[in-house]
Amino acid sequence: MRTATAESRPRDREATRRRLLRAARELFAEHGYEGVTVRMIAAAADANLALVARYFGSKAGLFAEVLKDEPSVRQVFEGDPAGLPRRLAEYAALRMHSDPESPILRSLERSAGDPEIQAIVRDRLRNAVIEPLAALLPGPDPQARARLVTTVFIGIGTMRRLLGPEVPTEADVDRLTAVFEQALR
Amino acid sequence: MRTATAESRPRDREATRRRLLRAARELFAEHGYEGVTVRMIAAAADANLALVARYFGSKAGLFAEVLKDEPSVRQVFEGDPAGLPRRLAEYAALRMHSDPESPILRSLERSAGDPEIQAIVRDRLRNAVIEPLAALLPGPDPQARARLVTTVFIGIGTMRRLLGPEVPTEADVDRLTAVFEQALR
DNA sequence: GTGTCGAGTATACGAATGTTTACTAGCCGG
DNA sequence: CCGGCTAGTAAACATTCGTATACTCGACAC
Repeated sequence: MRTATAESRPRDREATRRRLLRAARELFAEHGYEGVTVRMIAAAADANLALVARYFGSKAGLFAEVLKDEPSVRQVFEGDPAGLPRRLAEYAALRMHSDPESPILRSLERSAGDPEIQAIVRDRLRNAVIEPLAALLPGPDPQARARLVTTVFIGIGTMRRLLGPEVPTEADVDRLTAVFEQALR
Repeated sequence: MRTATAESRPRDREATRRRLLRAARELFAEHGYEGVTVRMIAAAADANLALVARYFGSKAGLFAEVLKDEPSVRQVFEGDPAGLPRRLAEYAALRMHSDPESPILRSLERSAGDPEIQAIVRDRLRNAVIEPLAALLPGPDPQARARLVTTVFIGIGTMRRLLGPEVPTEADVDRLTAVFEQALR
């Protein structure tokens, strides 16, 4: 007895690889690296657990691949620099609420036990978030200010995970906007 | 051959309990709940690993006990309310740098896999940090502003863990002060 | 048709974890 | 001095994890 969805699926290496990648992205975003097992990923992708090792070398390899594919937060950075704090606040509020796209950041905040994973996460955080953001900022010490903004982002994710999602109010967004303005100044 | 420190130590239930508690506090603060094993705690306390279960029921029970004993961050809240942002910033900067006292927060940001642990952490965060802080704040919506401040704190810890400790400059502290002022307004 | 290559599978392995259990030995009251 | 309570110990247990391995079976070339 095979699972219903697995019945007579054409054998397609690339498609299976994509299913694993997709399942891994969602699970890592939800539970963090250590909160996910390769068995969970394989089950969600309706694939055999050995294929993770075959296609990605290891669980860590799959994780790195997920982060590589993840579109950066760059879209938030694009556009009118003056509106950046507001966009950051709205993005963060959305993130606080539901985080439908579940991007890189949510995965970052919880993954750190293994030093190898920590290195992967650190590089990705630097290259995909802090550096692009710092490049946008005029004035002195853009790195430090970019780190500060990222700090708030990370904190929001962790708070959301701890306290549960809360519907952000208009006042929340306004407050966050002010904080980001202050952080970017 | 026993370990050097264990040689001929008087059998003292309370003292051993305290050693375990102390070792657990330091390790949990450093590595988070899931990054610490019962064997690590027992080794650091120079005690037998079975005593954790005997004295605290379980690893989770020990963790809860650690959080219960942990002095709250309340001292930062005491004193002149006008100076609160600055004190928060200095405390956070210290935390960013070395965190010598390693209080509750550092343990919070990483511990969440098990729902039981998550509940323990959530309650403690609410009762020992957010509520006392909110009680200090005049004006509307003190809860939301207290959460925002806590968010920055949590984020700082995670960033520190990911990017490594960095020596905070005067400008960093000034910037943080401004951010906290904004968040508390 | 049939042989071969590779996608997919089932199972096992070794390590690590929290917890339990049966045991040992030190101290204290009598 | 000695008997019993108990702190402390050693070993094992059951699970779970990531990974490795030996296998099956379907599709395409010839």
